Amino acid sequence: MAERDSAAAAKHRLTAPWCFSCPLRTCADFEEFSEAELAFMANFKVEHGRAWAGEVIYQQGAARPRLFTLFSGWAARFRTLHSGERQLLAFVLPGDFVGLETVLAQSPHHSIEALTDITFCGFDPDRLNELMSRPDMAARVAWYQVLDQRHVERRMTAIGACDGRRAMADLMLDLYLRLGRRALLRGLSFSLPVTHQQLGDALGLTTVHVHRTLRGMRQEGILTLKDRRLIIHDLDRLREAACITNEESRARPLL
Amino acid sequence: MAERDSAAAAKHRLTAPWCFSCPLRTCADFEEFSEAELAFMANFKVEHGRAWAGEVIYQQGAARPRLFTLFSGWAARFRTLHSGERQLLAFVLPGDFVGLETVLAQSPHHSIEALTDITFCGFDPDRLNELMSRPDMAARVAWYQVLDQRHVERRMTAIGACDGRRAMADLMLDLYLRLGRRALLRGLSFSLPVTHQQLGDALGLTTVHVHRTLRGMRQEGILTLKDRRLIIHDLDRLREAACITNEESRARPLL
DNA sequence: CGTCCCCTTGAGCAGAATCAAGCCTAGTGG
DNA sequence: CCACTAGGCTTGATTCTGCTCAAGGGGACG
Repeated sequence: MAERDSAAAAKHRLTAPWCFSCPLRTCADFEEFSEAELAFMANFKVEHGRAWAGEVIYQQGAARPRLFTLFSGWAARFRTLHSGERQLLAFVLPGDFVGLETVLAQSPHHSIEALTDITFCGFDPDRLNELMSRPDMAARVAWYQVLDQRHVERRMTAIGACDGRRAMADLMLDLYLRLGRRALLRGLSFSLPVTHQQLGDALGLTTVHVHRTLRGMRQEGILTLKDRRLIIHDLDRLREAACITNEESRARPLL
Repeated sequence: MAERDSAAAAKHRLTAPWCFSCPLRTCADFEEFSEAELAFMANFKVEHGRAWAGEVIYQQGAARPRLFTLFSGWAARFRTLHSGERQLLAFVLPGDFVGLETVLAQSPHHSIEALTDITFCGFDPDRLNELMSRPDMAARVAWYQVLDQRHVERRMTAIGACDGRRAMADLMLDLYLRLGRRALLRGLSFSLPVTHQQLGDALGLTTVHVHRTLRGMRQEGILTLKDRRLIIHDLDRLREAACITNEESRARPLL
């Protein structure tokens, strides 16, 4: 129930080898790993990096490959159009694995930016083929990719087939469920370190409309977003307002 | 330049083993396969199936796994909400590989429907692990997944960050480029066997607005959609109107 | 020949964008 | 310690994109 904080992150950085003791592994959301698999991942890991809020980890079109699992904090994956518009593709939460595209393609089609100060487990991009040579790990990567794709398709459906209110409700419910599976909730409330601008970029709305939508839901007694923290007052009504309610069943891999 | 037609499909069905002679492999778009890889895929294949326009190949939430590469015709991948709205996630074109999710997850998060009569190479879902045990094939699957995800994210960006006109232009350009890489164009024109309703579901617009958007672009001399066929009059202006212009560089795998 | 589906068009309406301005808070520098 | 600034939130007024409702036309098929 307690939120992961910088103290936990600091503790983690002093423990070696990290992968074995990674506190994220204790979350029910993640698949079990065998000793051998853990040993492999520990060896695959090359850094425990950190970045500050606002920092761009890698950029759409840039060359340098980068492969990591977010350990603490929030990040965002987004695309920028030449005309200046920006579409936020996904919020990256602790436990999310990012950057496969940067290794397999010459250059990624999206950028990643830290929304808060973050720490992450960096892997060696040059050794990805070793990872993919192990059938067990290749299967995990494939499953992870399927989950990731599902998630993007869920968000796309919310944007394309629903109005702003429903899309907003769906995003909030989505975040609530994802954070819950990672034990990052405090009851019905969680830290949402995101500006209205960024929410708008995620939903295809303007900041003005994001505000009005949130105000509407607050007045209806569904939820409140205040001081970078979301409080859900009525989970049932939120579920009702969202366009998608069913969730994942199988655990996801933690790489 | 010539379009693939039912005659080619019929001829293909009589040739054995199919995979070696698959006419799709001649397209520049697809990665080279070694003899050994081809032999493996030929063995992996279990049927050369067909379905009629309107048929649902598999359904969101259904259990039966299904793994195939579309050989001829068009299909669509979509999600349906309980409230009835439908979001078209992608148009499936010849050469596209579909159904990994149906094998890895208990049930898929989307449905697939044939938009025209189609034929496809069906693979044995129970033997997917054999495929993933081969590092070469696992890498191809991962690369394919990355491309697929990119594609969905491109469409999502068009829907979320652009107005109807730009989203429409982007979709048409996208189809033009994808079909071109598979040699399914006739100059600046191609078969687009899709209703306004389906275009609307893909773009998050109503049929009425799809029509007005297309009429606008016709009057501007950019393109004409008539009798299930799209004719591009001015590719440069279409590119200008679309939100994304850069394309894939590396070849995609054909499974 | 009727029916169904799809395309087409018009009129009116609503959700969301734009424009513009005021407020609050945190951070900066004098 | 206070003045100044900048970024983000809040609100109102106005405009416009895209939706809803409604109706007519054309082609395919039984």
